[in-house]
Amino acid sequence: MAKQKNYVSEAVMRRIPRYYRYLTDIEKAGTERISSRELSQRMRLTASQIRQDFNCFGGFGQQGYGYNVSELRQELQKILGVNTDHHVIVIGAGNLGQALANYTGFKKDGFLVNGLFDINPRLIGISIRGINIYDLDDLERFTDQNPIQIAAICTPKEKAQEVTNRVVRNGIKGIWNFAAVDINVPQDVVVENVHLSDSLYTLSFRMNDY
Amino acid sequence: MAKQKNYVSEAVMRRIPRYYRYLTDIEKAGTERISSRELSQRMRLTASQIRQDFNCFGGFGQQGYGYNVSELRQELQKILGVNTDHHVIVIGAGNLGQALANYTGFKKDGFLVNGLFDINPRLIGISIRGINIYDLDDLERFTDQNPIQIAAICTPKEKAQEVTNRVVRNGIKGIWNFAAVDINVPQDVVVENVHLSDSLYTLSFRMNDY
DNA sequence: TAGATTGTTAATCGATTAACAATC
DNA sequence: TAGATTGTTAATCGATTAACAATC
Repeated sequence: MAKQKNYVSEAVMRRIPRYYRYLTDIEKAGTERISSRELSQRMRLTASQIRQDFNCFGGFGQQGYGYNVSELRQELQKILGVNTDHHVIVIGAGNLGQALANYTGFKKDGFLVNGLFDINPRLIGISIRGINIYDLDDLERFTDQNPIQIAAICTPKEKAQEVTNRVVRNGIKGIWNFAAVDINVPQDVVVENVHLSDSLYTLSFRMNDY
Repeated sequence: MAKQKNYVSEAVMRRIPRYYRYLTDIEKAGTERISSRELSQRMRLTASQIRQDFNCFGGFGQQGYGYNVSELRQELQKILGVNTDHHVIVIGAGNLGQALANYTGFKKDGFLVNGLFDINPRLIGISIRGINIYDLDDLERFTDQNPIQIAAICTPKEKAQEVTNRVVRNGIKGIWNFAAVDINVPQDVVVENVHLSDSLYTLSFRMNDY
């Protein structure tokens, strides 16, 4: 039933993961179908917006019935591309890098950490949950020999652009950037930023007064 | 020179930390003044938008001159509320919680982690960079005896709402939520979400095709 | 003064909401 | 069939961009 794909705005895109999260929960709770109105009440959106959002990707619903939860969840899963595995390397094996490698939650969504990289000789050679920490010098060799799609950048901000350039040169198309800088990449590479300090600033700002 | 405060939209608010970050860098590099046009080129925004954004808070610039970098940076610092210290507790001393406690970068912005809390007997009693891990049962006592403004929620998602309720009951007004759920709080409490899985989904989505 | 650049108003663009015919 | 709810078009609202008078 899915029709033609429309342009997906930034605003819509940012809501998709949240829809997916809710629908996963709802399905687990055993609910078979849901209307845009019911979903809107749970998620504190308008029903109109939900229908508009879903219709960017084609009609998943049925008049008079609503949406089949399981079917819709699977559609969103496909749209997000989390129906297949992604292979990830983490560059920078400090606290944050190790935390990402340790976090088992990503695995169930198919994000598999295949290796960590660092320049600290004390870290090189050890392993975290069975994931080895390699010498950063081996980065190119590793990415040549293993099919890696995503690099998580957990280096100090001074090194972020440089290591990004290196992995991009070796064909990686997705950068998950935790360094507090905006990094530049070619058009065909995607950067998703997690600026923790920006997030804290925002929290502080909103606690402040405005 | 700062005029009346205007309403600050979500969109504007999300850009302020980035302005602050850039101006900090520019000041460090020794630049004394900058025009909206120069800044727009660096940040890939329009000069118009930058001027509109700053004018939500009053006029910081001077016709024919531009903006004084140091002054503007300080204004943004005040607006963000990061000119004073914030006391933080981290609930959930797993990988992520420990990484946050370990991360020294927050300290320089005045975000001071005063304690970690967990239910795991193996963790309770040890300390991370001089920050103790306490029994979650001691949460109320601790927040009564220490002036804490922010709680970082790093528990499994099933426990997130519950521990949030507990800290909110004890007067904490800022929640930095790392659990993959949307939590509910009273109107006077601020929640800032860091949904890492949503962020990964978004990355995957954009690598996919759209 | 002349040149530069702001602060601010007006125009445009895009996103959200409302409304309703189509249809299950 | 009657009731419910979608998909989609139109109306509204808000955010971004353009333009320019004010002024340093």
